[in-house]
Amino acid sequence: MKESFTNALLEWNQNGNTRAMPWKGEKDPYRIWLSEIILQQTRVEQGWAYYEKFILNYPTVQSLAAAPEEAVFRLWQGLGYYARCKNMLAAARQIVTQYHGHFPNTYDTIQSLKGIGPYTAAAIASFAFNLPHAVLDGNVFRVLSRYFDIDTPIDSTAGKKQFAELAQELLPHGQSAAYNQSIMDFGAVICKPQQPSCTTCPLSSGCKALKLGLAGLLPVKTKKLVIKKRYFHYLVLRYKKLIYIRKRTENDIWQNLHEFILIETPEPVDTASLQASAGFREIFGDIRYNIDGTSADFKQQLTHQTIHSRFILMTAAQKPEIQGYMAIPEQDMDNYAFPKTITDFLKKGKLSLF
DNA sequence: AAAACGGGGAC
DNA sequence: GTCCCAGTTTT
Repeated sequence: MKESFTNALLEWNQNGNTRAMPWKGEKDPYRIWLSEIILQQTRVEQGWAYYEKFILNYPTVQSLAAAPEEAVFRLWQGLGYYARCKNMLAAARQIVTQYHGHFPNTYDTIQSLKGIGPYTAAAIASFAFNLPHAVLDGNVFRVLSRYFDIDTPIDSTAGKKQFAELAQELLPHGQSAAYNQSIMDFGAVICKPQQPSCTTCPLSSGCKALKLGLAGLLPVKTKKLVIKKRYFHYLVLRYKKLIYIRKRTENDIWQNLHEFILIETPEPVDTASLQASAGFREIFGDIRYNIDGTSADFKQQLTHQTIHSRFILMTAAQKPEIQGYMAIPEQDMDNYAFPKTITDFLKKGKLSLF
């Protein structure tokens, strides 16, 4: 059964798999690594253009390692999970200084790099060096859970162990690169999360879930998601052609991205109440300002929180000092990375101030 | 073991 | 709204 699974999969890859992507078949470990970091928890279509941009701007690990952090973040802007960007740059510098620019070529040394876990290490080890390590990503969990009818929750420790062992057993000798690519393509193109193509699936004859009518119920996940609401009030303060921003450094969303002067409240409040609040007075003290307008509500849905943001446009008569914020020329905004909700405001605010 | 971490597309 | 995507790190 295991052998027929692998054989059928490789057969489909040879004769039925037409999926094309810029990094497919790539042998340069740097490019493979770059694609894998970009694609962590990210759909191929979403990451595609970012991969092209990074290859164009940073064609080698040396060029990436030498890049200023802010420039790399600016290129990553909009892709999400920004710790990946920070870790990617750290790993590039690690490769240059510690490995003299040669990408590590064993599973363990690859995984020791920042931002590389079991999945990414297996992907690089197999694609670049054809080492015998089976990848275990969302596609693999789904395909194996269905084909072998396994209902162990994939977000449990036991599930991860069970699927990892099975995946490794299925790996054909000497063909880890082709096999890993095949199973992920198969999961993305045929054995999809919703409406899998079971009627035309080349592996349908051996699929236990299909036989039992359970394909729609697998894989099993247990964790429940709690979404909390947050209300951000961004004070877009300007003095002449200067504008006040800071880098987010707290243990929170959007770490290392920039933002305007922020007051967060647990509930929505109007501008007048905000001005009267202790948080506002603490920031502004006796600074004299004018309020030029307030934006509409910008809503951003993240995985585990809903952010409501409003932008309050302000100008100061004298140059203010705002604790923790820096005044930068407006035209330098392009050099900094901002969260999506702020780039949306800058683009669609229709306030004609920028 | 559980929580945190973005943004987007499909339904 | 819900699910989930070529997952990893922190708590």
